[in-house]
Amino acid sequence: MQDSLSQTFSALADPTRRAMLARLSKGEANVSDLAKPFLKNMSLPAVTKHIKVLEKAGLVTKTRDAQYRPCAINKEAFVDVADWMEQYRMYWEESFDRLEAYLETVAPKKKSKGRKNANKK
Amino acid sequence: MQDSLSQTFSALADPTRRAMLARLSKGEANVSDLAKPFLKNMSLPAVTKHIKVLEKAGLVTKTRDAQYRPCAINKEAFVDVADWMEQYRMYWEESFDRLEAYLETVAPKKKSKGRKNANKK
DNA sequence: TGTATATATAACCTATTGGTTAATTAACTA
DNA sequence: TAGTTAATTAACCAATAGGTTATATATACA
Repeated sequence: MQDSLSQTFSALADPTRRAMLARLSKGEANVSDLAKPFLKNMSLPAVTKHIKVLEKAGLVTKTRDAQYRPCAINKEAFVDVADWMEQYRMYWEESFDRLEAYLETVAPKKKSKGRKNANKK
Repeated sequence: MQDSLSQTFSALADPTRRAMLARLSKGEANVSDLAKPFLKNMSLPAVTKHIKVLEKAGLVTKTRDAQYRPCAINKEAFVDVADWMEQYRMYWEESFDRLEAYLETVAPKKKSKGRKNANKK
């Protein structure tokens, strides 16, 4: 069994799965909603498998509503990736400038509230 | 052939390779330096392969110095990952608070300079 | 020149990934 | 109750990933 961060990165290493996440970032969607853009290129069971990979990686949660399976983004795994990325900030600090600008517009001069589990292993 | 972001994520989906990046984030290292912590568990050719994966993913560059091959982190791929992550910021905005604190300490109230190639595809 | 060191390549093996089709389960609906 | 829709499971397959050992290639050095 892989460690959880490896599982997350490997779930992200597929354009179909990233497209599904992009769709989910615009709101909940059930399996056939998620499948729709891909059914020209792949079967429904293939879609089911992709969703299962996202679930196991902690990127997506799936619930039940009658015969439907509404899916949503699960923030946990994103936090893990963002935390890992922190140590390489110096390597993407050009985009850091953009972020800084964003921060100024959205929450000018607000003080940090810290973050729970910031150092969890 | 995979798209470049998929290649990068899949390079990151391995703890050995992430450990190598962590080592490189502390400074240049040649192949045998990078190999050292792993030689109890794997052969040198295995290490060579891991480094090649990191190279192809754009996360590492390798140069020549006599019979040595000094490796260094290559920021390009990190920027791509950070850019991709942007669209999911709302899902990791707890760590965002930490970042905000960091920004205040490192570059208080500095204005953005923007970033080259911010929207490259 | 010959030997040691650093690294890469080749050939091979096994497990995993990403897909398929066919069959199954579950829930709604006429 | 029978049929339809939503989703999953099973069995299979080819390609890729991650490892191995053995061999080859550079470069330095005595």
